[in-house]
Amino acid sequence: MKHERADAARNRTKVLTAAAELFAVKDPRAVTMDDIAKAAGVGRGTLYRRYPDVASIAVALLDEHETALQRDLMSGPPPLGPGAPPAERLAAFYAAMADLLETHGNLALATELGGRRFEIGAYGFWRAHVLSLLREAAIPTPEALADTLLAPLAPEVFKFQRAQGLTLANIKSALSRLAMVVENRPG
Amino acid sequence: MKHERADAARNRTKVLTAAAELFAVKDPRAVTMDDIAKAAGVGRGTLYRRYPDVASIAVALLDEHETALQRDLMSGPPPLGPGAPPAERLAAFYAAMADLLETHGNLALATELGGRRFEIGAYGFWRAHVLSLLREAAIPTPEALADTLLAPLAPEVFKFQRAQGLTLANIKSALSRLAMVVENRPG
DNA sequence: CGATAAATGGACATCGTGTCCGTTTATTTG
DNA sequence: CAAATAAACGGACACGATGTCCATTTATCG
Repeated sequence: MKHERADAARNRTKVLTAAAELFAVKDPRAVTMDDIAKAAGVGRGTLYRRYPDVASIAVALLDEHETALQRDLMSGPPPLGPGAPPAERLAAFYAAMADLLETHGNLALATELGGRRFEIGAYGFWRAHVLSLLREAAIPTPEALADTLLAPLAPEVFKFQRAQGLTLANIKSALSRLAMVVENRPG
Repeated sequence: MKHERADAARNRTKVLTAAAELFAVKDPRAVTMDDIAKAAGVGRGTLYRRYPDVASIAVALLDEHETALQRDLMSGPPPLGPGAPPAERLAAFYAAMADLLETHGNLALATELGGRRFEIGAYGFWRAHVLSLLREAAIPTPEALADTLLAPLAPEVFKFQRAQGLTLANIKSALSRLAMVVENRPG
C-alpha cells in the first residue's frame, strides 16, 4: 500500500494527543468534535475525514491498551491465559478489566457515546472470551450468561461505584465473588 | 393544595399518551421533545413547563409499573416479598425485573437518556433492596456487589440480549444462576 | 361579568453535527 | 528543479435539537 502523506500523519498524531488530553481533563461525554478540532489546531473537515465521531477517536486511543490485555488472555501465562480453571481465569479477567477501567475509565466512557457499547469490536472479543470459559465449565446455555457477566464491567457502572466511594479493591472483590458462578456446585 | 387547572390536566394526559405512543413505535433514543410536542398537539413551551427532558417523561410513564413491583418487594408474598431466603428473593426479583423489561423495555431505555441511569430514583430503590438482601445473607462489604448484581438489568443489556436471539427464559435462567452468588458456600 | 393569575405556544438564540467544495500542500514525474 | 497530479485541508453551510422568553389566551374566582 501507498505511504501516508506526511501532513496527514502529522495531523493524525496532533488529533490523537489533543483528544487524549481533552478526555483526561473534562467529562468525556461533553467532548465534541469541534473541541477536538480546535484543540488539535485542525479544521472540522480534516477531523471527519478520519473519524466519523468522537467515540471512534476514543476507540483508537483505547485500542492499544485493550489489545495488550487481549493478547494476554489468549496466550499469556495463567490464570489470565490458558491453563487455569475457568473460574480462576474469569476472576483474573475481571481483575484485569477493573485495572483497565481504573486507569483508562474516561477513555472507556468516551468509547461508548451514543450507546454504542455492544457495537464496538472489543465487546465482541470479551464476550467470546467469557463464552469460551463458560463452555469449558460446561455451563448450560451460556450465551445469556456471557452478557450478564460482562454487564458489571460497563464503564458507567465502574465510574459510579468509584464515585460512591468504593475502592478498586472493593470492586475487584465483588467481581471475584461473581466469578464463582462458573463453578459447578451441588444443586 | 390548589386544584390543577382543567386545561393543564388535559394537556398533561395528552402529552403522556402521545409520548407513550412514540416510545412504543420508534427507537426511544430518537424521540425528541419536539416530536412529543407535535404528537401531543402542544407547544414546546408547554412541554418544558412540566418536563425538563425526554427522560423525565419516560420516568413518569414507567413509574406506575415500577411502584407496583416495589410494593411487592416490600410487602408482597414470598419469594418476592419478605419471608424467603435471600438467594430466592434475589432470583425472584431478577425474574420480575426481566418481565418488566420485556414489557416496558423501550420505556426503560428512554428513561436513561443521557446516561442518567444512576441518577434516577428507581435505581436507588433497587440498590437498597439488593443491599438489604446481601446484608441478610451476611455477605462481607456488600456495597460493591449490589451495583455489580444490578448491572445486568440495564435496559441496554436486556435489549441487546433479546436482539441476539436470546429468549426471555434464557435471560431469566442466566440471572437466576447469578442469584446464587448470595449463597454462602465452602471457601 | 370582569379581574387575576396561570397556562400556552411559537419565535429566538445557541450549539453540535455532518457535508461539500474551493484552496493548499505533498509527492511524483519528466 | 519545475510542472503535474492527487491527496489532504479547513471553514462555510444547512440542518436538527435544545432550552428560554414573553406576548397572548384561557380558566377560575369573587
